[in-house]
Amino acid sequence: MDRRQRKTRSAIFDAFTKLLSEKSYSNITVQEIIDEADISRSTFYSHFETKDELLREMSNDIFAHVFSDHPAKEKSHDFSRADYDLKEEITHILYHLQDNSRYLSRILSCESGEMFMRYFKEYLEKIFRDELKKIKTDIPTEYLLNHMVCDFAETVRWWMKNDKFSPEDISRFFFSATPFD
Amino acid sequence: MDRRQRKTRSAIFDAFTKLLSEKSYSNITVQEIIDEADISRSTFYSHFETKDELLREMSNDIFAHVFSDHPAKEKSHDFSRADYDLKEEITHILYHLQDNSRYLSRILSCESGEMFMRYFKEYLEKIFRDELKKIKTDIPTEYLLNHMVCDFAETVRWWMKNDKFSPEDISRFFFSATPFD
DNA sequence: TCATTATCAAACACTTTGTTCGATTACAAT
DNA sequence: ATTGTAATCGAACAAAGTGTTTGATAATGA
Repeated sequence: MDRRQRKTRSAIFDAFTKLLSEKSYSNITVQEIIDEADISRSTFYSHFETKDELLREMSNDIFAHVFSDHPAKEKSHDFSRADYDLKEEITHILYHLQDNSRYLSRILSCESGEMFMRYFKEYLEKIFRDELKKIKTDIPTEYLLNHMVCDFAETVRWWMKNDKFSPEDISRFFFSATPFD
Repeated sequence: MDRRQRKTRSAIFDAFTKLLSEKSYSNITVQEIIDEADISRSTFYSHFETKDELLREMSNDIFAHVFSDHPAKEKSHDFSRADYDLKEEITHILYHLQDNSRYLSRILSCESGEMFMRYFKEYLEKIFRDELKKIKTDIPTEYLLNHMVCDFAETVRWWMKNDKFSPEDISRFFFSATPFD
């Protein structure tokens, strides 16, 4: 990738992040991003088609990192110590999220988080779906899945607003308020 | 209130609701609402200052109904049968929500629900905050409160997408996946 | 060195927003 | 039934934002 491209992309990401910390996503205009990044109008549009596209790519960049070394699920079908595995993985993810907290807390704060959360939940669904198969209950699986995903996503969002807790704390909070405990 | 005002207000609400069922909140323009409601531009702005204001008022109208006969919390400080009270109240609210499901399912579906959910959660906080005082735990109260509120709000949202369940079903789902059970 | 290509500035048509105006018409109260 | 009030209308307006196109300039990588 061209050095100029990298610089521009980075300038746009920084500008966007800064703006997200000040106002809600929907109230940010492309014009403001352009001004803040100090680039040309046509340059912005040569990188991203729309503002939504920008958020999507920025989210993917972050999650690609957070979920990068997500352990191969195929191997761990040993249901006996299933619970332990999940807790470990959750804590693991929380550590990665903490690394990105400078970005994340800005993105998730204020009123801007919803779009981002949507992408986040897509990843979480994959993790929780398998886990749910081990639970015996008469509650609909789809309800529980939605419950777990939203629950964890909200926990992270809350964490980013109250960042005085460790990943282990948050993991404990999460599992103590969930039927998986 | 003038009959003309009522008609206009109603036309705007209907138009807005219809549009919300077709596309996301942020992608709906005031112009579209005006066209769909078949009113004059100036008339719209004499009723609502912005699109956000419209959503806020529409949300309040619905919630004023849903939480209308919300039992006086002051009286019921009998902690011994606290759990029973909460379950009763939740089921009660669920019944009211079901009455408004035609509107709600449209508002909450697609990508439009976040704004609405924000107002919803404001109401829910009031209900759950008192309830939480009865719980003994080392988990931060603010975490649990956020957890409960988001949990219930998400449950309702899920319900509106899967409306084949009764209020009693939903109440059971909710309490079976919560530490209040 | 050289071909490539990212950036730039400027201009463009287009949409949306929110306001203002005077004319018209429906309303509620007497 | 009459009358004063006020809601609606339609048209026009400035301001701001969107997304595209242009040709010139300059940085890049090979």
